Amino acid sequence: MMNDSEADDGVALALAAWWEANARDLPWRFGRATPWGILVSEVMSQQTQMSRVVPYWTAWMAKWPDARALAGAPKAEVITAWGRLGYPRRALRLQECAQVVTNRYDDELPRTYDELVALPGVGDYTASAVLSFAYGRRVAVLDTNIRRVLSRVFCGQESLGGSASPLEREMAWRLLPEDLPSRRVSRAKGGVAPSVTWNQSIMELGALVCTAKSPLCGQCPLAEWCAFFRAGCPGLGQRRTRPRQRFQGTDRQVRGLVLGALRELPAGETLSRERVEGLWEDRAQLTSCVASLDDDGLIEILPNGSLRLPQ
DNA sequence: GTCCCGCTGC
DNA sequence: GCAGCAGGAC
Repeated sequence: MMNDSEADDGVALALAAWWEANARDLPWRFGRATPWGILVSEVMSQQTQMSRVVPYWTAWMAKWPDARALAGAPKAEVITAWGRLGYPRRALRLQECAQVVTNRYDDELPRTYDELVALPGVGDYTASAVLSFAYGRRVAVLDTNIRRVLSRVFCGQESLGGSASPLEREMAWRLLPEDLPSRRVSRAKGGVAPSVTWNQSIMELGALVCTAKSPLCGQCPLAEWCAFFRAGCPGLGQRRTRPRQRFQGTDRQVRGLVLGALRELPAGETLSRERVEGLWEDRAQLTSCVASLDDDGLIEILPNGSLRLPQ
């Protein structure tokens, strides 16, 4: 009979082997990106699939390789370059973040959780991910993938809705592999600390194998330890949260229409009031959405009622 | 808890 | 069609 510690070691070893063979070759992985580049990849990946992020990240980093470059870019260009990634407020937060990093930290991303999480657009997940993936620090990273995998493997149930509970955080920290003695770290594969590989592999497993609706348990390296699999996957895919708001007809759709029209315009041109009004039938909703885009700093409303991207 | 985008997979 | 996605701000 294995004790918990031996079982955990087995899980970590199986995961690391699976990672070596199956990790996607994303351009910000394997030491090819700066800490700033890694932060950009994390922000772009918030609520957005990695496969969609790759071309945007590559073009973005070619155009603005560091925080200082992004900090000085025209807002309109930043919004345009964000393209169809979605949640365009992330683009503005990222530029604000770049400005703070440039002005307050002399273009060098800070290395503590408190400083990182205080940056615009950086919350608990992104701060932890940067500490782990960019700086190799031993920190628990909790995103939707990791929460789902840990809950299934070690609790035998689907992770529940809402934000991460103290219990989940405690579990994530407890499972995190210890650092090797410093002298041996550099000899490990790629010089990557075990906790970093752990975080990356669990996340990747959640994205590729232990997916929300149809997990591929047949090819899962953790199946022999998985309490969820052993229990017959009770409540598989059970909704964690209340049904999401529909997209059709929502403010999100209308905002997307307006911003999309502005992005299509030649640089510096404005969208006339008439063309704005042609974008959506419901005048009241349209007006409200234009106002909210203005509040967010994503557009500017000119005195004659036409719109443009912020200068 | 609610609101934010756009795309992919089923 | 519709859920779900490397969340964060409010």
